[in-house]
Amino acid sequence: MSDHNAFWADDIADEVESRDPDDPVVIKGGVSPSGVPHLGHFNEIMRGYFVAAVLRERGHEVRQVFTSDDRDALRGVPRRLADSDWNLVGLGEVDAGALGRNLGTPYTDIPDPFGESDSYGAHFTDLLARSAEAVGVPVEMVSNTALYESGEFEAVTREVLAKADRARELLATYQDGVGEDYVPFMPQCSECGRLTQDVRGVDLDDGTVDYVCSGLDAGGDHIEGCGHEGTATFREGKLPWRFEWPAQWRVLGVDFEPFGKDHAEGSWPSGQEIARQVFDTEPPVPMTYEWFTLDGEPLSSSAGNVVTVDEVLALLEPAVLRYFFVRNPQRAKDFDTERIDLLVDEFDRFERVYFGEETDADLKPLADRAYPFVVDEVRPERVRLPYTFAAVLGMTDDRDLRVRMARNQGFFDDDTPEWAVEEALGRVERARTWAERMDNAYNYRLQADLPETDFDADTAAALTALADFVAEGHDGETIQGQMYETAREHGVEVGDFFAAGYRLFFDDTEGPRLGEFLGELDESFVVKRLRREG
RNA sequence: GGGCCGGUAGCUCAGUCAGGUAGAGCGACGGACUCUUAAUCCGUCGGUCGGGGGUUCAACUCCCUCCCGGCCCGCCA
Repeated sequence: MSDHNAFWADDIADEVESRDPDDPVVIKGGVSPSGVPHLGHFNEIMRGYFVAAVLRERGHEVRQVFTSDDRDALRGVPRRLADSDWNLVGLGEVDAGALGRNLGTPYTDIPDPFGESDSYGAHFTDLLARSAEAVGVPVEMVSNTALYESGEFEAVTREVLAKADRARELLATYQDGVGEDYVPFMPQCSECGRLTQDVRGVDLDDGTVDYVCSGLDAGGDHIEGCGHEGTATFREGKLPWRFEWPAQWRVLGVDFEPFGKDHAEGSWPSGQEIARQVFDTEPPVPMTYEWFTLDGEPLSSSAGNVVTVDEVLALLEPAVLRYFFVRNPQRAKDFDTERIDLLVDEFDRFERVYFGEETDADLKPLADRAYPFVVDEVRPERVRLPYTFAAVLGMTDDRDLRVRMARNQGFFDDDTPEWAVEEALGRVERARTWAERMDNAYNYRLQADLPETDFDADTAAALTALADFVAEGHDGETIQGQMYETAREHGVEVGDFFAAGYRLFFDDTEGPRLGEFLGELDESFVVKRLRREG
C-alpha cells in the first residue's frame, strides 16, 4: 500500500493502477466450500467489492470473480451444517456416516447431505453465492472443479509438472517435508474417488500420471486410500494449494486478491515466487486482512462458532454490514451480537457525518469517500431510528402504533417519504429479532390478553386510580409523572407500582419507560387493562 | 526457535505512512424534564498511547530491545 488515502480501498486501487493493467481488471477471492459460510468468509468478497467499486468509479471495467475451491478434499466432518434455508443443523440430523466415508474426496464428488444440490460443494457454494447476492455484491462464481474438468487448467498443470524439479526445490524452501519424490499434482483415484499424493510416474506427452491410491495427510491424521493403482489425466486430480493458487492467478488473469492473515506468511510468499518462476506471471496486488471474532471468540466452522450472513441480515441492514468492512482491515474486529445497537449506531453516525449533519473531522474524509459505496443510493431523506428505540417499537406488533410512536418522537413528519417510513420500520423488525434472540432488556412483548396477576389491595386501588386518570385523557409524559403521585397517594412503593404496571402490560417485572409507552397506546385499551378487565 | 500483524480511556475504535501539547462513540457518574424505571438533552470523570532504551529542539508516530495476543513456518478460508 503505497499512498495514504482515507479509505483503504483507494490505496489498493492506486497500486493496481500503478501496474497499468488491461481492462477488465480482475479481482478475485475464494474459499473452499467446506461448510457453513460465515461472516469471516465474507472478507473475501467484501474486500474485493470495495476495491472493485473504487476502480469502476475511476473508469475501469472490473470483473469480480470468486473461486469456489471445490476440488479440495473433505478433510474433516464439520460439527454443524446448514440446509439451503440456512437452518443450522447438527451432524446427527444428516447422514454423518456418508460424509465420513468421503474423507479425502473432492467436495464436488460428495453427495449433498441435504439431497438438494448436485454435491456437497455445490450446496455450500450456492449458500455463499446467495449471501453475496443478499448483500448486493455481484460476483462471478467460478468452480475450481469446472476449471479442471473443462481443461482450462491443463496447460498450467502441464507447466508445473514440466518444471517439477524447480517447483519442488522452490517449495522446499518454504515448507519442510518436501522430499525428492514430491510431485506437484494430486490425482483422483478412479476407483474410490479420493485424491492421492502418491504419484509414481508422469507422462507429459500423454498428459497422464500413474498413481497408487494411498490416501493423503490431513492435519495430524492420514486418510487411507483404497490401494488402487491407476492412471489419471491432468484433468482428473488437482494441483496442491500452493501451486493451485498462483495457477488461478495465471489462468484468470488476477490483478488483485485479498487473503486472510493465515496466508500472509505461508501461501503468499511461496505463491509469489511460484507465479514468477513456474508460471511466468506477475502475482496480483495483495492485501492481508485480519480475522474477525464473534463475541470475542474465533469464528470456526468446525467448532460451530459461526454467524452466517443470513443471520446478520436478520439483525441489521445490508448497508450496515457493508459498513462493517469499511473499517481498517488490518485490525481484528469483533462482531458483537449482544451489542448490535452499537454497530448500527456507529453506522448511523458515519452516515450523518457524510451528510454534514454531524461534525467529526477525523471521520469526515472516510465518510465522504466510502459512504456512497456502502448504500445502494445516497438519499438524504432517509430516516434512521436509533436501534434501541427501534427495539422499543418492536414491543408491539401494531404497525400503526409503531408509526405513531416514531412520529411522536419526531422521526417522521408529513414530509417523510413512504419508502423512508418502510425502511425505518424494517429496522424495527430487525431490532425486534435481535431483542428476542438475545433475550435482552428490550425483549418485552405488549400482552394482548390480561396476564395472571396477584396484587394487594393498595396496589389494585392505585391501578384503578391511574386508570381513571388515563381515562381523563393525558399525554404520555403526564401519565409517567402521575404514576409517582398515584403510588405515593396509595402508600405503594414506586418501584412496586411500576412492577405492577409491567406485569399488566408486559407480563414482566421490568420494561420500557412505562407512562410514556402507555401514552402511545389506545386509551380504552390502557384503561381496561389497568382496571384488570381484559 | 524464526517470521508477519496487532497492543491508544472501563469497552469498541480513529490518529502512526509525511514527528509538532492525546481524539470519538458507548459505558460509568452527575444533572434536566412536576419523574429511580433502560427511547431525549446537558455536563463530568476517565489514557505513564504494552515496558525500557535511543535519535531529535520536539516521539503514540522514527530506530533498538523486551513483554503480551493472534497467525504462519505442518499441501486446512
